[in-house]
Amino acid sequence: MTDDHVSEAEVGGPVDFIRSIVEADVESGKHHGRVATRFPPEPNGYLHIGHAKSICLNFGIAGEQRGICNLRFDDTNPTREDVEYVDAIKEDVAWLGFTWSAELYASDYFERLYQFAVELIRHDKAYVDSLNADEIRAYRGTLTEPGKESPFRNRSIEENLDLFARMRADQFPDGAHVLRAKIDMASPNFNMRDPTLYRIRHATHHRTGDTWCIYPMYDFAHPLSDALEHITHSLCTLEFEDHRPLYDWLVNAVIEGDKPRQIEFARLNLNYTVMSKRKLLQLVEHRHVAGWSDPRMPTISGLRRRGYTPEAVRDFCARIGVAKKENVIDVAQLEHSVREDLNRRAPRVMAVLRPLKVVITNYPDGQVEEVDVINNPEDPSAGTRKVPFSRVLYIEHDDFREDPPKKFFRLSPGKEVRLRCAYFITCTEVVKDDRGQIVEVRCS
RNA sequence: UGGGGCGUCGCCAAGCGGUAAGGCGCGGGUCUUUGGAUCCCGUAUUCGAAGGUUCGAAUCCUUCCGCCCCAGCCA
Repeated sequence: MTDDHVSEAEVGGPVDFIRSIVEADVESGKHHGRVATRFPPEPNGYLHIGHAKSICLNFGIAGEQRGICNLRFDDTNPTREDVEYVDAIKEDVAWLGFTWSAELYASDYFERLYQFAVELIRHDKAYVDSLNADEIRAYRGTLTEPGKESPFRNRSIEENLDLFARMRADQFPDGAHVLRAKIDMASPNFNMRDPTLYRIRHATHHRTGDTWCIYPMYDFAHPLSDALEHITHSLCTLEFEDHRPLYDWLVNAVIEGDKPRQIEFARLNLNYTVMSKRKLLQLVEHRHVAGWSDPRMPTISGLRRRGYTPEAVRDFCARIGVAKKENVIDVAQLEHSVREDLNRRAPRVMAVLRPLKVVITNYPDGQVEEVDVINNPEDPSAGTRKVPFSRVLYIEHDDFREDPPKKFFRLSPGKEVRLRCAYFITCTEVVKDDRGQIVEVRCS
């Protein structure tokens, strides 16, 4: 961790409810006025436009308050994660224009998290359960019925300590035991019905290799990682709202002093756009696309390949706002942001898709003069370029109509029009082939 | 049907007791230097519904309706 303030690109936008909370905390002196956020992706896929919203929010708020924002990989499930993804994620966050205060990994905390778990056991707040997955599910109860306590729930602290140590020491196969928090099997909130904290998973982790065969669950690792990093505001999406009581329970159980606060916001949904990582992974694995960066993908790297700019993506995120209401933003909103940005900075060129020959009858044959054409009318500093003008030119077929409807301001018989950056021309004659197709237009 | 959330214009979104911001989209207009550009104008007598409190409510109270999330040893 460092104390470097995040120096990130501008995000702007209106003050949302999260900003209000953070500002109030800073004013009241909570956390001594410090603000620390984090963007915590699991490296199990590429970042998409939905993540951009979270990135802009986390880095944006930290930047506004001269706080810090860490990039933390939530790499607690080795079976789905890979370094390819961490590299891609770093590249995308950097491309968006943000500089993280520290690059961290939940796996960096495995030893300390293990010690926290031991502490919970010592305080009789966690126990090793030897029920299998199906049994645990059956014991958990239903929406309307409370769960039942596991027969292993009241093992002695000593036995739990021993079992947990042996879980770590690779003395059991996957699934033989799990470590569970001892909370309340009758809680109306499922997350409080003795949630699993650790599971045995004999898998090679992309960073810790085979050092561990037990891995912490998100619910255990996340709040404590936040606390270890002295995060002040832990922003996450709505589906974790039910997890907040557990988040607080864990933090209160083992952390002293300032505690992080979880605040939820609605994730981004875009119409006509697949945003589920699972489905995007399917598209990649089944070769329906050329990879995560395929320009048809809604990933950050896909948008990049399509020509989106970081500024456009940030502008989009600033415009859509942050609230708790489920939303489906119109892609037109995203498109508006790129169009506006590109319109301001993209150099123009001319191309003719369906050429129609134009002959300037009163222009000398063989003469060529070069006219200066503006590269970008929105940006004078973009300069000009030379474009040749001669007796024979080609225009877009659609720009000529022999029988124009009213309000047609392009070329038609007898009409005068100005060629961009060049001369005014008047159509004097239409030349057709045997089939009556217009093949040439003669002008003066 | 247990718990947690959310309902303001087609899509987002301000508003937090004093009489409905803004953006996107859409419609119209302007412009003989690409326009699907720019610029201008328009677009909720009403805030899920019904009651109530109040001089006054989108904002407070009550009831109802609708939508989302939760029963992974995923995050």
